[in-house]
Amino acid sequence: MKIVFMGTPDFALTVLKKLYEEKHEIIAVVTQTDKPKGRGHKIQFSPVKIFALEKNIPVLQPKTLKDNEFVDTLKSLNADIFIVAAYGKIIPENILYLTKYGSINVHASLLPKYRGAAPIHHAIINGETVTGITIMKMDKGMDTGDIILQKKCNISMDDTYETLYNKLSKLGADALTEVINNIDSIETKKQDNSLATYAPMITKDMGHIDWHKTSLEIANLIRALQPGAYTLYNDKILKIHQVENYPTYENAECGKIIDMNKNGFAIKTSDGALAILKLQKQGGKIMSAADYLKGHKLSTDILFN
RNA sequence: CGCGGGGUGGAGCAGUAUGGUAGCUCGUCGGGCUCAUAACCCGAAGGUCGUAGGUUCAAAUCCUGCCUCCGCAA
Repeated sequence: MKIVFMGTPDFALTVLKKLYEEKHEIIAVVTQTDKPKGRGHKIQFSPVKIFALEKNIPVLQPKTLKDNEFVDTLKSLNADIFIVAAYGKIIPENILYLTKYGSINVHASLLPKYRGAAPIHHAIINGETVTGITIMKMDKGMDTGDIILQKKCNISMDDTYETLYNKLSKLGADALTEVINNIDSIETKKQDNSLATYAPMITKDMGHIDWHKTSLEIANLIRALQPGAYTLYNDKILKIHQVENYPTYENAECGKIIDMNKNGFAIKTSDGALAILKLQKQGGKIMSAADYLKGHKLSTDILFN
């Protein structure tokens, strides 16, 4: 079967690799255009592009999918199916149905829950204990297509965005392989739109910790966004990488240090406190709270906000 | 040429505008106190101050290049 793969980041790469290893015929890869990225604004290729170049798979990087010329190119490839995984752009309807089998998407949630750009983040933020991946036939809506196969995955308290991302990308790759290998006998079922929830893109300010929330909510936010959750100390960003519940009956203002010793310190939340285990100041490396305290004087007067 | 912050004994930091004894907290080692200790007291070891040049009587500190770590933005 001739596959055109559309995807961009590591999540897509994991899926693509699996297809490649399973000896599927990948006739082309579509990935986002090269953009200046990272410090210094150097041009960086997407993980998918790097892999494709390595394996001599043709790479297409259209600026827009609405371009007729690009559509013609796609047609001329004569693919049997399009596989889409975290491509990063909405794919126009006229492209979705260009092939015999249409377009199939790998999405990192159990649809219809968490439709949208950041399903993994939001599942953790909301304290879900189970999530999964969905393989679906794409239609014009955002993650609204008919479901072909779903696989569940537990979220443990130790899971962070990164660990869950890795698990789900592997699970997604496996599920997709299963679907492709049985492509002629798949059955689909419609999504129940009344149960749909949305997982919008993560923005910077979502990582700003509100100490007036509960310890659990804050801990979930931290592991969901790691390393993006932060608090302000003297108006400077202090990233919080890892915390641990720190039961207390003390009554103090949320965001204040309620306990401190040479091993670390704990910050008051609405229903208890959180011991800070790993943190990072601007321009600095990640370090343990104990290390941080060796060079920084803290006192219970300090308010994090 | 996107913006910015760092690299100082093993760890985390100060010191750099006004060059001139290398400082703090912790760890390590030795000793003491103690029923005991991660507590306390006394003492010790350990640094070519990222690197290469330059200025100077004298550079962690001023100037220039390079390496390297990190935050923002995208």
